[in-house]
Amino acid sequence: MKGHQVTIIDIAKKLGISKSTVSRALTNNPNVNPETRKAVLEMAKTLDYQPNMLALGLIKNETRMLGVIIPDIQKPFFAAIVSGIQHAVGRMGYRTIIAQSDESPQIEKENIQALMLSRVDGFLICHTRDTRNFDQIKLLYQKGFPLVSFARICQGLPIPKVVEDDFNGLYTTTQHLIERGRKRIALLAGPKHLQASKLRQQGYLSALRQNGIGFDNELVAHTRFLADDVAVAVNRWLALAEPPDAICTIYDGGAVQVMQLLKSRGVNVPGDIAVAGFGNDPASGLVEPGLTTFEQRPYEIGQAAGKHMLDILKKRFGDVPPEITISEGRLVVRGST
Amino acid sequence: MKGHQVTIIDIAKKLGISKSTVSRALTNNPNVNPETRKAVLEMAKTLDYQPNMLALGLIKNETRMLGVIIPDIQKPFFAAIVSGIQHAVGRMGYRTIIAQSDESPQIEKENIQALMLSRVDGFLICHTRDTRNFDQIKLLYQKGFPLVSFARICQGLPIPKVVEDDFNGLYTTTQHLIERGRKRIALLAGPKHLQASKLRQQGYLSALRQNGIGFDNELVAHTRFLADDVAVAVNRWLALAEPPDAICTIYDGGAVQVMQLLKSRGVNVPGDIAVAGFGNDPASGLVEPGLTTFEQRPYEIGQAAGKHMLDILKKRFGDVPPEITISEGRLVVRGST
DNA sequence: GTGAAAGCGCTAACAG
DNA sequence: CTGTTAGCGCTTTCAC
Repeated sequence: MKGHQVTIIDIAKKLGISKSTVSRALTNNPNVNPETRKAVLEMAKTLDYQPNMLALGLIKNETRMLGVIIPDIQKPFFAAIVSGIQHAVGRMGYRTIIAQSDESPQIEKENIQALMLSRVDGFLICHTRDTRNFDQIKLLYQKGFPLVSFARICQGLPIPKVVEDDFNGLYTTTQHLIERGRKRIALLAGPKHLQASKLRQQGYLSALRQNGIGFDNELVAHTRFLADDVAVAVNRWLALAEPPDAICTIYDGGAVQVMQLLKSRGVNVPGDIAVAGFGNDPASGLVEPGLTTFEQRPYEIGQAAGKHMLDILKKRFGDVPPEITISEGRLVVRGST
Repeated sequence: MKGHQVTIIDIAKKLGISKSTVSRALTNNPNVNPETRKAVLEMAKTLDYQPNMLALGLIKNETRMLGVIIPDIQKPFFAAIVSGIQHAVGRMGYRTIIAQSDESPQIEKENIQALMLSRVDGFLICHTRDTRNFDQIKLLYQKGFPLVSFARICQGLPIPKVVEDDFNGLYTTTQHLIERGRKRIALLAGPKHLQASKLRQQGYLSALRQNGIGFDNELVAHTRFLADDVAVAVNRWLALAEPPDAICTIYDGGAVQVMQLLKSRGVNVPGDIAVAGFGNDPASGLVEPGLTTFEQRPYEIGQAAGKHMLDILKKRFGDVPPEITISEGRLVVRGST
């Protein structure tokens, strides 16, 4: 059982002084006799005094805790982001409470609610793939909570955002495939309403257009990032009269699955069909052939998000421009193309 | 800016009653007029009242926050454990504060210190690979903090522990290699002082002994789980007059590196040398040939740890047997053997 | 320099 | 059933 915790009153009693003086000594208040301070500090050490952050938080109305809302910590992408956030805000003494939504908008909502009650000092949020209703985060905004949105961002709110290099990523990758002589390039996209998916698709379309390649609606498939969706898409494409000679995807996980499916069908990669991904997940370097992919640096995304949060926290009463930070990437060419 | 937060006093004033009554109404205390309660609840909703957990925590001396100390959230193993913990304790309304030590005993110590100040209700701890001094966690124990140790456990403290199937894992794997006709089986181990590494090595030795295979000290290499250590070990083994015909490792990451090194040297896997891992990390299914490995279920380890924590938290004044839970595993045979 | 008192938001006796 | 009082641990006026 957690026994009685040492308080400033204990120190005060032992020293025969008032708790105010102890408080002053402990908080480096100048109005305190050096001798007294010395005695207090010593006694604090002797008694192993630990300040009670709850009491402090109650007074200052802050917890030095930040809420981090993510879909799934087991995805390397989010794990790296979390790591970046922690390292960025940890320097300033902020702790992070991680809450996973498991891609459920409902759980996301509950998590935000719960962390709001816990009085976190701010939120760093990445929405689920299915979040369409942003009332919850708008409520946070109205209440004045410091907010940063990343990866799957909430538009229309004047808050800092950090996103991946969506448009450029697919533009560059598609361009690369075209340079490799591919003519019928399929796209494995994400949910239609997701901004990141939209932008990546635009990058893909833009590259096609610039190279005078006609757009074939048959060659675009929307997924919810689920394995089943990928299988359906690949089957459909392979059954086409004129199947694709390349498949680019907006996420590495999908690309890896595509490669496995093609392999099991006896389709040669990249001989028959080239495959490209997005993200440079750890998996992309392990599969064979290695996956050509547009590298993202999720750790840096996390750091950028963390820094934005610190900015807001610092100048609480100042203006923080709701700038959107795009984390640059680069094409990593491997055997799959 | 976060404006004035609504308190029970605001509700009380609006309704012209005392704050005690409001408190009672809100906490489902039976001693309150149903009509009054209704009015309070309505007003609370109207004003969008949010209870202040800090004030509550101050009184009850609890935060419903748990500290989770891990080396690195970017390792799939730890990410899965964290996920398991969160899902287990989340049901009971506990939140988790994740702190990464980055494998630094010093940072581990600081993290524990910081979370202690934040008054978390308990700790779930996995030490760094280099932690040898357990004073910090012993101090926590003395102070009466609910404690659960997992994966890299702290021995000698009567607290619940959850570990992987260390001995069996390497015993089974080694046995499997012997059945495949391998005679000179090398072992890529971890730091000598790590209990998990010791047990796995014992499993390896036990299998050799039972099959009448002599132990060759040359064939055992200790690493700090670093890539450089692995390279040194592999080089040494390949330079041997009689090189190994199999390499088993106590962690998948090492096995994957071994495979890559062997491949780059033109050594055939499993033709010349078979390779086996431990953990069944996502990577083990992606490399080629697929890595034979002893599956662990880190998510379940996390769940078990979380449940132990809830047990302690529940019967704070009762006895919680410091049982050690071994999360069972099984051999997953793939192409590498 | 130091002590007494008020108060952060809330619950929990204690009186009615 | 409800209001008053005290107090969780601490900081911060306000006196002296």
